[in-house]
Amino acid sequence: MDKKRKLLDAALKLFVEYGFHGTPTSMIAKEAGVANGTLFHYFTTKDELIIALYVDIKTRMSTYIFESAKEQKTFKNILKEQFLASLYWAQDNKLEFLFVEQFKTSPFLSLIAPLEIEESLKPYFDMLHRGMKDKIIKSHPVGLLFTLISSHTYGINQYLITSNFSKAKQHQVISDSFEMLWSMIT
Amino acid sequence: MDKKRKLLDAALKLFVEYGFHGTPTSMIAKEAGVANGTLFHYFTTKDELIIALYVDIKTRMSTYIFESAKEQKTFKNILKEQFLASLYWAQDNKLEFLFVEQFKTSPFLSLIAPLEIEESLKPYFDMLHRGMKDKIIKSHPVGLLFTLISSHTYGINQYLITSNFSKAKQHQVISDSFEMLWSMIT
DNA sequence: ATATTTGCCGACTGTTTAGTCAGTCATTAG
DNA sequence: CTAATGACTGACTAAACAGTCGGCAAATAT
Repeated sequence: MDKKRKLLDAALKLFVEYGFHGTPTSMIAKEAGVANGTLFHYFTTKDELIIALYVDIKTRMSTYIFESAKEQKTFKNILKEQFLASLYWAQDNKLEFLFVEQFKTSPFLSLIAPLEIEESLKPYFDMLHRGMKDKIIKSHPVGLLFTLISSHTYGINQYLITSNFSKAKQHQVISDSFEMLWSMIT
Repeated sequence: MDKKRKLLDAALKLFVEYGFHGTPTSMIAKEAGVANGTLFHYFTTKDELIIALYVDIKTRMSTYIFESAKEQKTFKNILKEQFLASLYWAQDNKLEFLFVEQFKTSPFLSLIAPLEIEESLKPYFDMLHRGMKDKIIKSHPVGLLFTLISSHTYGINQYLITSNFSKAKQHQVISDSFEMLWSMIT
């Protein structure tokens, strides 16, 4: 139906399999079932398509995480819910997770304005600040704390993706790993 | 002098800046100060150069880490020394660190035999097994523990690289973060 | 002295690629 | 009914690319 959506979906799938430069625009158009020129009708360059895809995924993920955690009240519950939501989202959207990881370590990251990145991190930083002011978590630079939580989450995701557990076992791992994370920062 | 070495160094620098496919072989040869054909004299394909570079870096890093930790006796000290060595090595070899991260999230990773990967991980797994049998660290799947330690290390590296601290402050962060890691797994 | 090997060169080529563009067709507006 | 619009097409092109190859100069072997 929506050809722009089809192009983004096709690009996602192919980028994860072959890498950004390993995927010709012609292949993306073919996979999406549209003409070659249509891709350039929606995205003026290949780079713009890559950026658009990244922004699209990031937006969908953030929305999901904040929606999931919004009814939580205590600091621990908010953090836990966000942590769980990140992991469940990534498990249900493996391609998106793998794409974002590839993007973040690629030179394309520099095409995203630092201000935009900072803006998207702000809610998380604010939350950590509150937890620290209320003496719930140890006093550390928030940048450090955030990095540690992110990479912890990333690690669990990587582990779950390569392990292919049952839903129950998956939940067990996620739950355990949150407690490990919690004991690390409190 | 050694043109093969010069090619590997040039490739490393350019890959980190422009990505694998964003770097033409001609640019690598030029940066290395050798002729175009010389690159293909040493590496039959571009892919082979990428793999060779990855293996070269991994070897150098592992050697350094194990050399650093070999005189330690207790489990905690071995782990700590390996953790510190990983971080110091990455800080002194930022390009190498960034390259490996890019490689690991790229489709090139699949060109490395799973057996080879398993082999290189074995020493770490064995060590964690010992720590668990001696009841020093919590009982968890070793794969999970290893992933968590790796991503913790990766996170700190990322933090240090973007922060640009003084040597003293750097040491402080590294030391603190080891204690956080330790409190997480014990 | 001659032959052989080795490390290296750089012009060259067939293929692939991102991006263009002239034009089609269905829908909407006058 | 006619005109205008805009999404969409796919053949096309100029540039860039990985990899080839015939040959050179210096070292080594005979």
